[in-house]
Amino acid sequence: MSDSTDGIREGTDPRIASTRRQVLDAARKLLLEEGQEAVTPTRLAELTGVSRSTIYRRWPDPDDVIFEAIADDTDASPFTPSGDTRQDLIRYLEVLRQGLQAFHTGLLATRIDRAERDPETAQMLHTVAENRRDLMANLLQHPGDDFDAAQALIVGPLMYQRFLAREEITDELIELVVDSYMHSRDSPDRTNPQAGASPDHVTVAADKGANE
Amino acid sequence: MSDSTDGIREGTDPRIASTRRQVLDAARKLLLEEGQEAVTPTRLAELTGVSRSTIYRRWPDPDDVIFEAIADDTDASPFTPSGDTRQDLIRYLEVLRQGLQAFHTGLLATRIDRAERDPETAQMLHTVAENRRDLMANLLQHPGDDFDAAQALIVGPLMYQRFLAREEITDELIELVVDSYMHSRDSPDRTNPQAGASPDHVTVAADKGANE
DNA sequence: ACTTTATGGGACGAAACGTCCCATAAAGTT
DNA sequence: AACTTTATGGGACGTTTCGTCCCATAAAGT
Repeated sequence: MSDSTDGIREGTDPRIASTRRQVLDAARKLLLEEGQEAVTPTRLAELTGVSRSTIYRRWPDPDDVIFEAIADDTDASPFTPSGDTRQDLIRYLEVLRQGLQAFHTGLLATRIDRAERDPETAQMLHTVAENRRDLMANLLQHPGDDFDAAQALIVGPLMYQRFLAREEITDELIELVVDSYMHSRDSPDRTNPQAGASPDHVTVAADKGANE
Repeated sequence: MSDSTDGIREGTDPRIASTRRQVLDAARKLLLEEGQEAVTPTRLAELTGVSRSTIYRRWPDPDDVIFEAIADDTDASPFTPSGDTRQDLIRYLEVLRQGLQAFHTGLLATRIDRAERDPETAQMLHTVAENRRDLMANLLQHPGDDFDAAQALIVGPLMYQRFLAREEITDELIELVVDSYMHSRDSPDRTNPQAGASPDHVTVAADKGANE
């Protein structure tokens, strides 16, 4: 689906970049505030001042505007591991939390939804996940680890909190996630710990707040 | 936004239920296959045979069709805990995996996306998360646990695998998730020397909000 | 100065939108 | 059974948006 700007000599004419930037910025704004169905050539033209003709010419399939709009943000933040893996992971998740609270997170939700029926978006999402995994693998430095699984264990809970529970990602949750992962990594015996032996060693008045 | 069927006597006239079922089924089909922007009165009329007039009359705001379509599926599967918490959790996640692989999971993605800008959808999602949490809390039976955090730790990784990494949820991942959680729960934080004076490593969130 | 080209503006038919009215058939009522 | 109520179906309508086309123009490259 068109490598950004098909058939147009990129980088030469400044008008091209200008138009592209204006339209994609407006598309992102619309995506965040009103959703995919609001991203239409007519509305983009109204918002940007770019004429409808130009938009149709540059993106013959209006869907491509959305794809390029959500494909653009590249959040590749490098990370230098210190000695303390635990602290590194905490820092990693703090940055992730920041990203999940940032404005463009709504775009991630759009991507998730879109990936369900658009293979290209699915591929994009997969690539993003791989990049993040490599970033984290650099921190872990455990050659034997399954980094994909580790990524699921570490990033998953924050995703859940942000998108499903829709509640704040607290410092406590981050530490809990990291410690939980470190524990399971340091003691790899997964043969039936047979819990329930001493259910009382952690107890603080816990209202489960449930009212049915 | 209209509690399902406003202003219409429910349950009396079978035509009402019939129309509603046909339209919402078609809406779900469209949502899964083509996305929200495809769910339009005209297309619903074409798919169902229900006339366009009827659809406009019953859902004056076409957006309500989508809301009701994604609000309908109630996956409340009861769960009876055995003695073995680990096995219970594994079973719980196996059922969840099945749900995440099922056809209607695309609807969950739609909900996540929609919740970003529709408060009612956000509330619905939040409620779903609470119901799942209570379901799981029933299995854990650890009075001191923060079930919200536990839910994030346990469900989050599967969500990540399904929606972000977009890879298969393996048996190994499920066991890894469960064991990771059980480890962190059964052993007080030993990798956390500087956190100090917090003997109960969970139960911090104190369940704000309770209900609304 | 000259050429190339990305854009702007307007026109066009087709399609979908949202609203309205009225006939009809299916349901409930006596 | 006749009668009443009402949810639906089938249009018509003006409006808006869609996607496509052509041509003039201004900005960029030569």
